[in-house]
Amino acid sequence: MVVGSLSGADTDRVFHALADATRRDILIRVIRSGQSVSELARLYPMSFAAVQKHVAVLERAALVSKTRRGREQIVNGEVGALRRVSLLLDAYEEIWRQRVEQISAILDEE
Amino acid sequence: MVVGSLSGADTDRVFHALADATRRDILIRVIRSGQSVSELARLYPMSFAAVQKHVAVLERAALVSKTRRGREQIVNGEVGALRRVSLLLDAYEEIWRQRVEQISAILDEE
DNA sequence: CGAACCTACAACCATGTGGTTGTACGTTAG
DNA sequence: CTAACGTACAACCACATGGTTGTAGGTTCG
Repeated sequence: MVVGSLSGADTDRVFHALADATRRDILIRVIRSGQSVSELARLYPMSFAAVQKHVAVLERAALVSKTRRGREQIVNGEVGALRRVSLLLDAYEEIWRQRVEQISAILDEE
Repeated sequence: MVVGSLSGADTDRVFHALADATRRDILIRVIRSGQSVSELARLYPMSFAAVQKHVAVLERAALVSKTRRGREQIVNGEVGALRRVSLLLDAYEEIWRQRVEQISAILDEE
């Protein structure tokens, strides 16, 4: 069963994108305020190309988008995908809540 | 900066564990109701050992726990880790909200 | 124009991941 | 006790991932 509006593969991409500290850091920064790829690249102890790849992973997961500004490519946070996975996790918690409720009901019957 | 009570490596493990459709399915099932590893293994088109590995990934992420019941090992959902990553995502959305707010304030000044 | 800058992308390498099979061991049922 | 079941784990394989360097193209500045 698919929960919410995310296909399985989309969900895979979003969680995979979030499963790396550098990518989470990039995401927080660009959510706070859009930044160019080279601005981001200066922040981390790795090559420009490596940061470029991290941005590409976030982009494939629809967690960020890029827009040209002159010769720079500005990376911006996309809060929609974030909200969808957040709702997915809430759904998991809801299932848990139902389980606890059901167990309580059974205990009450006894 | 660390958000919430998760270290970076813990967060990596949780998101990585969630970045696979089989593992998410296992998680939903054991949250709904605890199941043995072999019960779970029967559900998926892969070997017992493969399912065992998926459970191990979920366990390392503290998303499930195992308890012996006779010769079976019962896998149960641990909703705590789930709640922590959910709060982390909420924090990201909050940063976004602040950004939007700040932009609105600047527009109001003009 | 020419130089510097920002980006894109290919090729390559080490390591991790997801799957397999096989073996071994504890536990329960008959 | 013996057989069957449930689990654990090692060894192995194909492929993805995260990093590197190098090359090339578009854009801005002097």
